Amino acid sequence: MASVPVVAVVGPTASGKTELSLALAERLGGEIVNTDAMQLYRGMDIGTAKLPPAERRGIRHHLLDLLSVTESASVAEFQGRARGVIAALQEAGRPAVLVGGSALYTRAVLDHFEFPGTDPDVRAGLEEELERLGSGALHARLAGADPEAAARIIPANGRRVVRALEVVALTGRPYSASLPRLEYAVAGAHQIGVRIDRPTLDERISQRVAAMFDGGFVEEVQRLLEEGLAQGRTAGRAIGYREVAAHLRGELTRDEAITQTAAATRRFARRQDGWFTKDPRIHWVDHDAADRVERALAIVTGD
RNA sequence: GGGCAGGUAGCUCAGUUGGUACGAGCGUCCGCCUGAAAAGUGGAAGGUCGGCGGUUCGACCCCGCCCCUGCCCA
Repeated sequence: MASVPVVAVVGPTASGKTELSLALAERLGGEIVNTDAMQLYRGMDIGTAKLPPAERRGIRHHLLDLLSVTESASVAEFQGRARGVIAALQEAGRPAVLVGGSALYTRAVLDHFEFPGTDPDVRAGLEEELERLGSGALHARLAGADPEAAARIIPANGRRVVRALEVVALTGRPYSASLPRLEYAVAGAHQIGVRIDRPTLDERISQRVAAMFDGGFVEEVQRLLEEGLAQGRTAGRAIGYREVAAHLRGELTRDEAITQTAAATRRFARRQDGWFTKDPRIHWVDHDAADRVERALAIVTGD
């Protein structure tokens, strides 16, 4: 018996994923599961282009608004929650439609990702050392403890060096330091990629950013700053939010904040492309194809 | 019409008493990525040094003329 489909709609930001995912959920009788790291935060609505409840067409959306801006999102925790939601939906015979631009999050849910544990104290100690000694010194230590991982991690990348040392310290085993194979761990998985050319995408990004600022983005950030956004290690660094915060501090003009937000978003879109385009399992559909919903459905149900 | 400053990578600018442009930041392109991932990080491609002549063994740097930009004087 065929398993209940789990469809992930992927692609760069502003490509039109949301619209396609709604149509798919409607046609499949499924529910939406967010896979966007920043939409996990309560109050981060305008700047993350979170779909307002009124526009959700009555379709249930999972995994939105789970964290306060002072908390840190975590792929491993997200993986657990998302798999829980998907399992429950499958149990009920309802398809899950995953949407979001966080490629790592999507893969962590769909593929064979196993996250070694973490420990706040060990982590804090290593980060303090990173600050004090520099990534080169820590990398040298890693070379002694786990030569393989050290060979795969560039010394300048302090973040990865710290995590590798943490894993070795916690598990006593080497850190793999590389992504797992592109193999689904979830039954019934499919990925639909929304394809869009760069000039068009760049134009859409400009328009979206301008619309955000016209739509009260600055006020949203102002409100979140009062809730501690600047202290949020993850949320505080979100594209747009950091630029607007700088604007509110008087470091950027409003126009500079807009320009820089759009530029950062373009850069982000390029990085997203890198993840998606090299995953051969993704079935691509043009963002403006009139029959894109039918095509996507054919991929999911068809054969 | 005259004077001054400037015209060097797609953009903003460094730079050499004349000896193959050490360029930098941003952008672009390509890559890496497992508990912060809208984060973090590596690399590459880009320059007839405004144009034309001259001086010189040799000029982006010197001379002349011209073009362009900005400012000042008239």
